[in-house]
Amino acid sequence: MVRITLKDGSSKEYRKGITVGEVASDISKGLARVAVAGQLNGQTVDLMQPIWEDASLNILTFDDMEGRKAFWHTTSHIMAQAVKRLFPNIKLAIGPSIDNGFYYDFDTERPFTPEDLEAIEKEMEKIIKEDLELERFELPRQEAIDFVAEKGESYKVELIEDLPEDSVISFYRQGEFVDLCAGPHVPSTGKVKSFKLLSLAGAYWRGDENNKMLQRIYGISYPKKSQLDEYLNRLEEAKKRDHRRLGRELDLFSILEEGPGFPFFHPKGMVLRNILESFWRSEHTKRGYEEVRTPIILNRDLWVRSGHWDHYQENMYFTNIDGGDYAIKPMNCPGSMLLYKRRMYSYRDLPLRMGELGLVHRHELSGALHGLMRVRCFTQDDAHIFMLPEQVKDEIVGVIDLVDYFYKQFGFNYHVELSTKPEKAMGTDEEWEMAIDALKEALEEKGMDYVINEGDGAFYGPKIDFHLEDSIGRTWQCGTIQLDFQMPERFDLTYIGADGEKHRPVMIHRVVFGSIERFIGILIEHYAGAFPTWLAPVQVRLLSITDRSADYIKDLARELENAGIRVETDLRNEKIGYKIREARLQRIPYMLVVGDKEVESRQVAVRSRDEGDLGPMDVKTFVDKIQQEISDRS
RNA sequence: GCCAAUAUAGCUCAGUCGGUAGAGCAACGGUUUCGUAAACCGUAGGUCGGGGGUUCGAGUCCCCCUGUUGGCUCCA
Repeated sequence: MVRITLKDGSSKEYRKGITVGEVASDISKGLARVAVAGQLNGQTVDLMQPIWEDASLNILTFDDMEGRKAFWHTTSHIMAQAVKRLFPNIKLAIGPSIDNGFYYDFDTERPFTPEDLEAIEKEMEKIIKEDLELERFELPRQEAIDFVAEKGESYKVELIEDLPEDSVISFYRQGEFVDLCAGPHVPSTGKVKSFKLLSLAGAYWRGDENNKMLQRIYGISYPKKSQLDEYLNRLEEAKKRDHRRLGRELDLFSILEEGPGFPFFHPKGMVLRNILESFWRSEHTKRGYEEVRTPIILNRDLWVRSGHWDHYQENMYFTNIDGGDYAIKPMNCPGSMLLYKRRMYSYRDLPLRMGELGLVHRHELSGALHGLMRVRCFTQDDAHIFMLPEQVKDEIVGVIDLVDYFYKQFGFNYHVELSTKPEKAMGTDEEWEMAIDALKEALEEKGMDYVINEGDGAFYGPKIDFHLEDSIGRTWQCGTIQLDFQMPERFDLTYIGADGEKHRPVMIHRVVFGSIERFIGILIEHYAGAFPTWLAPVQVRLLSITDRSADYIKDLARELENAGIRVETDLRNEKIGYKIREARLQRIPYMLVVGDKEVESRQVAVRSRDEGDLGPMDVKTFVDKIQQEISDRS
C-alpha cells in the first residue's frame, strides 16, 4: 500500500501502482472529470502516472496554470498529428504551451495558407473525436536518437543530442503519432473540447536569425466551448482599446507613411503629453532633480568615447556636417557627461540629480515597429545621478520609491527584473559583480520580488527594469535603473573629496516613464481612452439644446476656461442625444447640458461619463467638484 | 531585416468569371430648434499604396518597391 497526502492535509492508503487519475476518481467523480494532470511531490505528472511510494498529491485542473499548460501542450500535439496526417513530409521542430495557448514549429517546403489552417482544424476535430489515449514511454539515449532519425525528424535528433547525458528521454504516443516530449499531457485527445488556430508566423529555429525560418502555428484551446468564446471575445474587446485605433478616434496622434516609426502628436495628444511632462517636472523638482537639455546631434568622437560607436552602432543614425561625422543621439548619457564636466564638483555637491526629457532616435527593425509602443524616435524621461560610492544604495532606493509613486498614480501593476552582464559589454567581471550586488541590495532593502534576467543588461552596466502590465496582459518595459561604473571612467569624471584629492563619482541612468510615447500608448489602452479627468485632453463639453442657449454657453465656456478647465462647446443644430453620443465616443469626462431651463436658473445639467446624469447644479458647485477631482488626480 | 497576410473615399468596408468604382458614417448645402447614445432631404468626394508586366481591356492576374498587421529577432 502507499499513503497519499492531499492538498488539504488529509491522507489515505491506496494499492501500490494506483494512478493519479484513479486517486482523483476516488476523491470525487466531479474532480476526475475536470482533472487534467497531477502534482506528485511537487512535480507535475500525467494522470496516467502510477504511484509506487508514499507521496503528496495535488490534482490539477484547467484552472491551475500547470494544468492549463498540460492541456495546451496536448493540443499542440494534436495539431502536429493533424499536420503530419495531411502533410507527411513536413518535419517537426518544437511545440510548447505558452502563457496564452500553444504553438508548434514546422519545417515545410511550402508555407501554410489560411486554407491549410482550416484543413488542419478539421483534421484536429477528427483526432479529438477519435479520443486517442496518450501513452508515455521512455527510451535510452541512442535508441531514442535512432527512433526519431528513422522517422526523418532531424530537429528531434538535434534536441535529444543537446539533452544532458543523464536526462530521461520520454515520448508520448497518441494513435499513430509519436512525439519526443517531457510531458505532462492529458490522458486522451477527447479531453480537448474546443480549440482554435489563431495565427501563422515565421520563427527562426531556436530563435536564432542565422538559422532556418520555420512555420509556426499558434492556437488556443479550452475544455468548454463557452470558455473559448469568452477568450475570443476578450481578444475583440482588447482590439477596441488598441491605442492605435483610439489614437485615431480620439485624435491624439498618428504615424504616417512619410515617417515609419516617427509619430506625429495632434493637439489633443500634446495636451496629454504636456500634462505628463509637467507632472514629471514637479515630482522631480520636489525630489531634488535639476533639468537640462542636450543636443540631438553630436560628433563622432563623443560616441567613440562613450563606447556607443563600438557597442551600439547598428541602432544609430548618422549624418555628416561640413565633412565631419556626426551621430543622432540614441541615448542622452554622453551629453550629460559633458555637462557634468563643465565645472568642478565637491563631495558636498553630490548626489547630483540631472534630469532630461531627451528625444532619442534608434534604428529599429521595420518589422518591430508597433504604434507608439515601438517607435524609432522617442522621448526618454531620463536622469543621470552622480554620487559618492556610499550614496549608491540610498539613491537607488529613492528611484525605486519614485517609480512606485508614479505607477501607483495610474493604477498600474508591474514587476521587476534584474538584468546582468551581456555578451557585448564594457568592464571587468568584478566591476559588474559589484554593480549587480548594489542593485540587489537596494531591491532587498525594499523587500521587492524580482526575477533575474541573465545577460540582458546595458553594455555599460546592469539594470533593474520595471515592467508594466497592459490591458491584454502583455508587459512593457518602462522604468529602468542602470548602474554605470564605465561612463565616469571613460569621461574621466571627478569630484574633490574631503581629503582634497580627485575621486571618481558613481553614476546611475534611470527613467520612470521610460519613453513618454510608449507610456502614452500604455495609458490609452489601460484606460481604454477614458482618461481620468486630470489627464483628459478635453475635460468638459458644453452642449446646447437649442440656439437660444448659445450665448449663455459661450459665457460659461469662458468662465470654466478661466478656472483652468479644458472646455469644448457643441452649439451645432443637432439633437441632444446625438451630441451626447459623440461626446461619449470622445470619452469626455463631463457633459454639461444647457437648455432654456439652465439659462433661466443660471445652472448646468451635469452628465458624467462614469456616473450618468447627475442633474442640475450651480456652476460654482460644478467647478469646485471638477477642480477637486483634478487636483486629487482621481 | 526574416516569414506570412494585407493596402479601394477622411473612417469602416462591398466590388462575382478581367469589361472601366459602390454603401454606411463623417464632410458640405438645405429643412428641422428638438431635454440625455445616431432627425430628414440633397451635394460633393477615388491616378483603387507606388512602379512595371500580361491582355483588345486590370481594382481584379504576374513581378518589384513602400507602408501596415501578426509573429521571429531586438528593445524604452
